[in-house]
Amino acid sequence: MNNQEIAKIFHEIAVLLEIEDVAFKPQAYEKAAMGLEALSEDVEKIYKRGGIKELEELPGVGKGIAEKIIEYLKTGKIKEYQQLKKKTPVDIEELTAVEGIGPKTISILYKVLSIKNLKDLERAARAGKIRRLENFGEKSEQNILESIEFLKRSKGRFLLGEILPEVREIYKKLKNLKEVKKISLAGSLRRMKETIGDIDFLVVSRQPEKVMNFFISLPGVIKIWGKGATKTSVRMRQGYDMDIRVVAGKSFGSALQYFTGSKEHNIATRKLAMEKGFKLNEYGIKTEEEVYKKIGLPYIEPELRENTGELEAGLRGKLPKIIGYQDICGDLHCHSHWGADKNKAIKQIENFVRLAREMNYEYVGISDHTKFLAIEHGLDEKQLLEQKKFIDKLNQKLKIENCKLKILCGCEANIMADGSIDINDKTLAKLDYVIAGVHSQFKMNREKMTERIIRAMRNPNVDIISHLTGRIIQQRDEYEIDFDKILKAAKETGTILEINAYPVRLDLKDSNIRKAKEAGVKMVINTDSHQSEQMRFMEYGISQARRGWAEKKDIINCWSAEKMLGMLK
DNA sequence: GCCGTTTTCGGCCCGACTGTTTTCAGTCG
Repeated sequence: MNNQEIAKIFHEIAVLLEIEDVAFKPQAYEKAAMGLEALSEDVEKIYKRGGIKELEELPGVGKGIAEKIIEYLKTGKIKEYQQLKKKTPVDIEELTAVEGIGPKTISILYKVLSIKNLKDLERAARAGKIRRLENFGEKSEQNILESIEFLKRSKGRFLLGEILPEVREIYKKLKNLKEVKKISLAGSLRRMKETIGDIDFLVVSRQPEKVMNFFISLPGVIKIWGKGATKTSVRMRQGYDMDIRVVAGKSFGSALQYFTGSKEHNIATRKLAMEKGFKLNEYGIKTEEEVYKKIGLPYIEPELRENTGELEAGLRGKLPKIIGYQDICGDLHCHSHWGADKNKAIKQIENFVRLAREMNYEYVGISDHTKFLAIEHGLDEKQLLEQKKFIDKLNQKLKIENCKLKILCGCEANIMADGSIDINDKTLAKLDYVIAGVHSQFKMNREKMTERIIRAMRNPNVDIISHLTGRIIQQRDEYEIDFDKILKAAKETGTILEINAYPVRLDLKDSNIRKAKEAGVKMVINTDSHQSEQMRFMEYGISQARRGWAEKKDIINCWSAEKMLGMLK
């Protein structure tokens, strides 16, 4: 998409202008870049429809930047960018990724030592050349080397589902300290972003020194820096960094609001505060509710704080009542592996049932792969009916035991290249519900893939489309689809879109969830569990739904079994 | 370069920390 490419250029222009010491323009380009990144529609489409006028309506885009967007669309380049780049021909993306290196440092490194990229930088640092620069020293050189090491090792961000369980253990330890009066997670982890950069803890304590000492002696800490009275940072062996901040109880609310972010949300809230005639900082307010109230806003859930319209919605009293973490009545996507080993599968189903009861679910749905996926021992028609029979019996047994849980029998069938389903309609019709998903031939062109999925939706037995875009976070891109067209077809056919809670999938992503909700398309949050403990991934699906502004009415497994089944095809 | 319920000029989020200096610029969140 053009948006991401242009956004990247604008980010770089911002850095290059800062190198040139130009005032205020860098922020303008930065803002425009962020606006473009958040945009779900291709700017080319917008330009073709509404010309420069509609481009100028985009956030952060005025006449000058609109003209640059058009220049890029027409010629594939932006002249001013190329001129700036000629003056400072360095790999900005690589160098700014190094912690502690910004525009001014890049400029000096290039002018004095001709450093253009990460390789040059590492070589110069190893040769002891950095420390001889003015305003640099041994410490700065050491920090650069360590940052490069960290970059090489961690490759950036961690999956929410991989990091949250570990962090919760640490959180518990901190909370149990008698010196800790109050504690909260902050940052992107509190906002439940799908990937997390680093971990932030916010603590109220009268003895910060003791808390800091405990923090730096946690098992797994391999590096400590910035140890002060209010803040300390550590690096963990697993490769991520953690910050802890201690504040006074009377400032907990303002600090929590501030350190939860996002940065964009904070900038916007501070601007709002200024319009009301006062300054917002991280001190002096006890609760977050009061912080928002002061600016004339209702409380905004952390998952909504991305400056994607939540402030405007709050001002107009139009914030959604997003779904809660306790609102789920069941999970419809659990694999028993019936085709691989029936006896094991029976045990597996019993485990799903046990966990579903523990999680207070009203229903749990077994949906094994079907025959096209031989590698997953997918079930054929006969096996599906056999499994259905078994589940019917198990339901009767549960009923006799006076257990309210209902087991549903579905499947996750394959959408073939032509959009047909690999199981016959007669069999599909006998199941409680049918999920269908794309599991092969991901590299189709956009039109074909869109047609393929829409044809599957038109099958009167297909109730749910699983992991619609097929992405695997940090591993595989989404396949190309026309999402708007698919939404229209989903609405027409009454097909439900899945929000897959599996940590590497989280598919639909937040912006797509929001679009689906706006289009009136219903969704279901499923874990895609391949073992019973994975049913606990539900939390990540819920957070994703919350980040997509979804409400209970949008998510069919927030509903009773009766209502939910009643709305399927 | 963008923006506007003090709107076409004059502002632009704000504070902590670092490493280098000896008073502060740069970076970060």
